[in-house]
Amino acid sequence: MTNKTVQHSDNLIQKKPLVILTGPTAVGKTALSIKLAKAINGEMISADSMQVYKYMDIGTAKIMSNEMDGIKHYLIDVLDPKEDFNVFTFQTMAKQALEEIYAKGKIPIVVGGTGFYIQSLLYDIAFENTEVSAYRAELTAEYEQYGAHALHERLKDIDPISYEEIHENNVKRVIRALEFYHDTGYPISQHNQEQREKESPYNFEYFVLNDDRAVLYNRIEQRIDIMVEQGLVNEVQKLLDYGCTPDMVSMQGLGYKEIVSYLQGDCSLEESIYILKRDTRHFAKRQLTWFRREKAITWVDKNLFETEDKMLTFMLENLQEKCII
RNA sequence: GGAUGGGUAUGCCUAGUGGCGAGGGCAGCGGACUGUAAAUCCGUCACAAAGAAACAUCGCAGGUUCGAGUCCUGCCCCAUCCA
Repeated sequence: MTNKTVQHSDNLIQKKPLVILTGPTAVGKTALSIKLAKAINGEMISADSMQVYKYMDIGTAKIMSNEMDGIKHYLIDVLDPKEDFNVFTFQTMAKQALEEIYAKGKIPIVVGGTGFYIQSLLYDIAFENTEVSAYRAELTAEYEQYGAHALHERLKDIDPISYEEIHENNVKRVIRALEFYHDTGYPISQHNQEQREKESPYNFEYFVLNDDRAVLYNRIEQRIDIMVEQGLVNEVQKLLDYGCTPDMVSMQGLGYKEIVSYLQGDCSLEESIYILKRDTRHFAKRQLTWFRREKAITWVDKNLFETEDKMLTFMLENLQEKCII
């Protein structure tokens, strides 16, 4: 038994440490992350698909520099809202940030709610064999002309597994599967299968902060009311004036697309706020679905701890057990 | 007091004008996700159930009819308008 434990630890020591702190939107990741970073001498990598963008502060509930309390944050405010952002870009930038943090002898803390991004970094998923091509535009045109069913049928021969797994209405994923085959010559289902079997190259701890659903939903709604008070509408208007258009990745963020439709006169402000609250609740729910499916996670239920300090203690103990600190 | 419109499933909105075990939407809940992921998509949503046999429900109570959410009568409630 002793033997086993030693071997196990040796193995872990070879891998570099990585701490993840995530959870549904509005649970309170940001505040906790600062305390955690101070406790373990860490630096932050944001795994957030919207906080990367400059000028998008209110709607993304972005951490402000005075709140950072001296902790270095990577991947916040680094892109122009007109630029694209996707998992692969995230992964590339995040790996770069990791190197910098390791070079300083500090511990990286990945904070943010984008589960897919976290996964891409944690398991070092391979993306580099494909590129966004003109072929995608072709497929989109084909969809517009012949419909979802016809497009889906094309998968049948080239990738029967994806044909079964991807619903024909999920046009984005059908297109991606077709595109992947077109670019690489082998089915995306095979690629996914291979990537799924990967073991993480990091000695990691994956914290998912959670709370009672009702409490969470309440906080979401309150937070949105505050965003509106703080000038969310004005922030979105400025982005439109700056030249952002609804088709851009940045403008598909929660709080942006809804307010854009108000500003374009598609609905009243009240309606857009109602929709924003609803969609944000849906989003939180989807995030939780993602985390439940993720292997090797540690749930941190806020309502199980009397104080935030006790919660932090619990987390530190976990990190010690895994020889991360 | 009078006039008009309306009350549809454990939450909200709505279709239905004689064959309804009542259609749709929202919320809620569950799930998928490997280069748009704060995106995209799916499922579920009274009870029961694959039995020609039985047991719900369309504000409440009666009536007409083989059969009523649907037609008739009375009552209750809501909204608007008139006194």
